[in-house]
Amino acid sequence: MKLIVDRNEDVPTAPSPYQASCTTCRLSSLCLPLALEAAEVDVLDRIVQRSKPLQKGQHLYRESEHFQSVFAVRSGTLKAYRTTDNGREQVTGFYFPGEILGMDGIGNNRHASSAKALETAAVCEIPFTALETLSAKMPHLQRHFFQLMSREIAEDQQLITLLSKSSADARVAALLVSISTRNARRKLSAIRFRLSMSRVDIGNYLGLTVETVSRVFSRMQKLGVLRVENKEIEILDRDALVEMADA
Amino acid sequence: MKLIVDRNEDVPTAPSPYQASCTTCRLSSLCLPLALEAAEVDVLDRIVQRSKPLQKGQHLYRESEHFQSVFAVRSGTLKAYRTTDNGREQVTGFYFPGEILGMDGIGNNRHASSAKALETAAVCEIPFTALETLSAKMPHLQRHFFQLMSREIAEDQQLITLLSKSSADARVAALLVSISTRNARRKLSAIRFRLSMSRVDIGNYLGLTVETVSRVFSRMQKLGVLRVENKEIEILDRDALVEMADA
DNA sequence: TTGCCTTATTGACGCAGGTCAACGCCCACC
DNA sequence: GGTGGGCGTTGACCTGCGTCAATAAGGCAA
Repeated sequence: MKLIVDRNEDVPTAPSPYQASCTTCRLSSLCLPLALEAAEVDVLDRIVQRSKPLQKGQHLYRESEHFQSVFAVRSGTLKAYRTTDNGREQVTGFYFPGEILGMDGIGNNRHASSAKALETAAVCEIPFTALETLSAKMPHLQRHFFQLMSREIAEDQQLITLLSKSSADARVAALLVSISTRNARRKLSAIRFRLSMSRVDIGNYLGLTVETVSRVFSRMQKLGVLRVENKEIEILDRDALVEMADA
Repeated sequence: MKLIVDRNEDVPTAPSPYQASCTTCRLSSLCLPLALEAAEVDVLDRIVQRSKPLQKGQHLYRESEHFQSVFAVRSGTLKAYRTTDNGREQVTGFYFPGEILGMDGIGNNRHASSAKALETAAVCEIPFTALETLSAKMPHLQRHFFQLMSREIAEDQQLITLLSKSSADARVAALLVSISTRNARRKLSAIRFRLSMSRVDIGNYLGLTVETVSRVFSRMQKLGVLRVENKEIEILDRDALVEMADA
């Protein structure tokens, strides 16, 4: 079910040992190349850097580090989080293949959050100044990147809405529906998947304690909405879940 | 204390009856022109549209309307809010003079939220396609707009962090500190100001009920941190307030 | 396999903040 | 300048989720 990362470091002709190009990437329809012509993708391809996969727990970047690049997830999952003044950790997002992270660092040239791999994960690095230069030349790319940032804003607002009033049940339901939808975009099962994040991370993201998350899972299982087996989730009644998500 | 809007509609030589230009605007150091050369500001100026002020309660745009422009606040305050599937309203932000709103609509060409004036407010309209065209030609402008969007993301994440765990006291304190800081940027008093939004709006924004907001104000007053008189706020102990904000 | 450590589940209990209700105070509009 | 309606405050009570604690279940190393 998980994407396989090409680890063959000895291919001599490839521009990078880890992935041939954006052109052949099966995620190109979700990722930055989305709105580009074939020729444009080639140009973009030349600025993208692919490096060796991150191991579980490894950081892609850390809060307040100098910002240089945004990143596209190629495989695996990452979480973004910030540390509050009083030392608490707050998960601000989970990033799946085809999604872009790091855009919160553009604002003042420092990363506003840290990003850590939740499992082995491969990413493409897109140096931002190169992206800017290219954007000025390629209106499609500029527009697309504006759109990506805008959507990040809209999604954050959705999370704000969720955190502001919704019950624990609604929060968990909304997260599951979101993961399910994003899986579908990648042609993966929308009803059966493995949660790459821990209960702690889920709770932290949703503003709940681990115990509450656990109880919600149990309750939903009892109601026949979910089947939960450790990290494996099966959605038995998606309509009910969607219903719960905005309750 | 509030900025005065020029309502003289009979000035014949001005390009718009409401404001001469970005060049003479006293907010230009906070707003879009921030990073631009004088000549560039003139070019920007030509795409900016100024129209008659909004009355209190009037909408600037509504959720899911076709997106065409972003807006800069010239005077007054606006609130942005979205309506959830179950009909609840969620305030996602307050916008003061010099701040840009509407960027959440770029993502899919529809406004992701509604914007309403909390008091008489004047705005500059910046048609987005024109801004895109200009951005491609003016690297400073492109960069600045990327930065503005990125900061919006980072601020939303800060709100997420606040809503996720903080106590009622911390939330209210954080909002007051934020308003105070933004006032200072505009060279207004950081310790004495009038809240343009109602307690309901504050509560909604912070994920609290009106009653709780009211109680927090009373408590802070009793502690000597604030002086509250209806909408007038005086911060008596800013350090204590900052302290409370991340507790 | 065994043992250790991290992660998850479940129960009992307490509390911050929500809910409901009553009341007072602006202020806008006759 | 009186009056009505919205907005804000305060009190009493209730509840959903956090806290604390005990136990179970994986996962990984040796």
